[in-house]
Amino acid sequence: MNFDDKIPIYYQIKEYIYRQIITGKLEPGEKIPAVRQLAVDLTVNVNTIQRALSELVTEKMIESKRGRGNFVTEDINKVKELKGKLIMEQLKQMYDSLRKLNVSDQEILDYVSQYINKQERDQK
Amino acid sequence: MNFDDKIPIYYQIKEYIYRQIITGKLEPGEKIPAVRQLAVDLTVNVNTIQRALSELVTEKMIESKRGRGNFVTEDINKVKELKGKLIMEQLKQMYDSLRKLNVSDQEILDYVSQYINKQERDQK
DNA sequence: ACTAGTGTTATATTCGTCTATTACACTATA
DNA sequence: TATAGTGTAATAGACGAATATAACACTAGT
Repeated sequence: MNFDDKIPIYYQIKEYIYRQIITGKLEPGEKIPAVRQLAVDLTVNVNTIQRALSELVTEKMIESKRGRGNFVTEDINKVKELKGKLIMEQLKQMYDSLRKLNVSDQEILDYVSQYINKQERDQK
Repeated sequence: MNFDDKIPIYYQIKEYIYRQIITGKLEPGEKIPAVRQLAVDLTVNVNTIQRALSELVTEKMIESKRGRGNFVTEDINKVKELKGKLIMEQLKQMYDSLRKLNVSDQEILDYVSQYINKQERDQK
């Protein structure tokens, strides 16, 4: 994993797990890799993994079963809500940042449209 | 100022100054408020201001004149480049984040369009 | 009952950020 | 030339994040 050194690692791991759940790489009820395994995979300390997971437990995105493992919530609505929330956060951040740079609504839309066209061109 | 506790304050101050320059609140060649004044205004320590400004000096976005103050670069192209760079960073971050959530290019465009329409409605 | 696999907790250490404080260096001007 | 205003630098302390390491608690399967 490529971590941004401006943001706490445990927080970025949280977002990583969010993505796994939202994209279905981890399905509802599925067992999450063991904390020691995650620590190896992400090359961080077990305590750092634990810090991330414990917050996910608090949010009830995962359930922790001592001796057995951590499991993704069965609550499908919760997953959908999370996805919507994360999308909105991204939109808001982009929008607010550009507005603070005096970019108009129309310009923002144009920039995004151009950016996406470029991505599609570069893809092939 | 409202600082995000997940990101170093000195870094957020850097971005704050960027915005002042880009939006023309600080014009090319203009003197930046004194470090002690900035410290009071932003309610942070002088050293934290200094940390931000010293990076801006390294990037040649500002020029420091001992005993006189800090001054915005006269290089207008540099300012324009900075604005473009910051805009691109925002677009990229939003785009990459949503793509990681399996949101398609078309959906991204729709979301942004809807979001902007909502902002315009809420504005009045 | 043992053991391997799992989550949980705790300690000590290092590191970066931020603060408070003090001191020093330079400039402009009264 | 004295002084107020400016940037610069250094110290010591507090704090959170992350690490290495160890120990503890529970579960499932042999």
